[in-house]
Amino acid sequence: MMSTTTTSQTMVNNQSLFGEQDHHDNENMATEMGFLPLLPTNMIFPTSPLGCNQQQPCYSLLKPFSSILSPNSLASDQADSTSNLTAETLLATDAQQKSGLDLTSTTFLGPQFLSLNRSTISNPWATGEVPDCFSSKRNVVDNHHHHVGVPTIKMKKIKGRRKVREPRFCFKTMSDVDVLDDGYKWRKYGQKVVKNTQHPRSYYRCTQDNCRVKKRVERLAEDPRMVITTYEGRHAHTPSNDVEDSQPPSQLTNFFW
DNA sequence: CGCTTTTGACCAGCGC
DNA sequence: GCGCTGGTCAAAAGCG
Repeated sequence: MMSTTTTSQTMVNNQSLFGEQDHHDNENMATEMGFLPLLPTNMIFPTSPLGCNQQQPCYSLLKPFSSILSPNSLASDQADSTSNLTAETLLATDAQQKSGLDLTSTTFLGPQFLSLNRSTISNPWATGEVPDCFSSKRNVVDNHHHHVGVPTIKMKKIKGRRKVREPRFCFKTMSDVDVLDDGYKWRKYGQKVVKNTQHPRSYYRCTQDNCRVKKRVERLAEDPRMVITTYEGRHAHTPSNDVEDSQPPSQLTNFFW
């Protein structure tokens, strides 16, 4: 049925997003790239296993994340503490591989992970140059390196005319629920058993009229605790849950593009 | 009754 | 061209 609210702690691992870069550089870069956090409103991350130590504050993306969290969602989340949610690998792409970046440890490009189309800087997600996060053909190797970059971008045909690529991004979380509450309403329209995986992939579409955003959810074959979520497209509306409805739309609540 | 989920069929892209 | 695979459709079933 509907998505399930899951939350544990409030922390984002800055280093897992930005590697060795300074926090201020990260924020500046993020601002220049024009990205906002695209993660679900109720998705709050504890310290990632990737490199954020106890002494080092991990706040680079915490500010926007905490800004989009409402007290109501936090309260309900605390009541539902059955899920242990952790952010780990966020994103890696073929483009990055081709450019020679090391994606095997903690090198992740935040702006590509969370980029919006507002920047004049080239955004591979917006142009569709960033590969599909799923495609089993590459996952065997990619999973081994703890990231999920994959080449295939399927282009959609619109009534026999031009094929259009939708911007997309994916991330991996540790959660015991498949569908994380991101504030939007989704309708499941398909499920598929993907080759070399024991867990089916689920396909969801935003229920809002004229909104063509889709997402795919599957569990990692190697580690079923990990959920890989891929969002495709840009919401043309604000989140539709009760919390969001009671508040005026803002830039931060409209974080899914 | 309306909305969501399930699931088999169908279609398109890709590699050989 | 053919087979494989992922993505989508749509009818039926389920649920509140």
